Amino acid sequence: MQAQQLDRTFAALADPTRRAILARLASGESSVTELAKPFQMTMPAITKHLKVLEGAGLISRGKEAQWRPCRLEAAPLKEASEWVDHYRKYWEESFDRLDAYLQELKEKR
Amino acid sequence: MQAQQLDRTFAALADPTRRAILARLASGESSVTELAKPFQMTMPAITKHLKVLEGAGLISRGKEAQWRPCRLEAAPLKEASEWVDHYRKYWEESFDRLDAYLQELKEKR
DNA sequence: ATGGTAATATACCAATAGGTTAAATAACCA
DNA sequence: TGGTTATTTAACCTATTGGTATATTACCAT
Repeated sequence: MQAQQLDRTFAALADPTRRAILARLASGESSVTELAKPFQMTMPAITKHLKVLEGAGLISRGKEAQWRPCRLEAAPLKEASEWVDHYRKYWEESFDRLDAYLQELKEKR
Repeated sequence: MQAQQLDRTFAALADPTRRAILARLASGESSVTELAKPFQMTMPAITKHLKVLEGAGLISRGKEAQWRPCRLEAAPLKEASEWVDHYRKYWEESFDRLDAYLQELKEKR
């Protein structure tokens, strides 16, 4: 099913380095070396993160001379968004409750 | 910041058992034993999943005689949703490209 | 050919995740 | 008091994760 796809997507998003890489790619293609620059991390570590992202379908790789540029592939995020969105009413509810509580406090004063 | 919160939220969502537990809790509070029923898994395993969910703030626990009921807490999903939503335009773009491509195919026939 | 640059592969390590069994705790019931 | 039910803790296991250092591959330029 797409359950495994969600597994991979959410797991990929659970790491701040990987989220930052996606953010960077939102402003355009990038080489691995460029992507690595903001991080205090060796290249192989970045390569591994890229594999995780690629495995989740969140990036794709190109080939250009000795560079293998990365590009954002946002499609899996759509599924993730849809999954999360099923719960929208629940978090809106809880903010309603919070609102009500704050209102109540205000009236007491 | 909330980066760690996102780490925990996404990591919690990366497991199908935990997503199923949240889905179950969407229809109301539940005891641990009830939650465990659909799974081929021992109770301690479920307890661990619940700890992960609780650590991410996705559930809260009550106390009622010998039961410790779980309740959905959707607030962290709001942040997750907002994070993902930054990429909405990218997946919509790629569907636009797909649409264009399918349109092109159709015209060729 | 040789050397520099980009990236990956390989081998290793420590910490974490996800599961188990068995024992412990806690609250009810009789 | 003792027994039953609900849940957690503890100890353990294996696989995965996230990182390292080092070696290797691939391409380009001279």
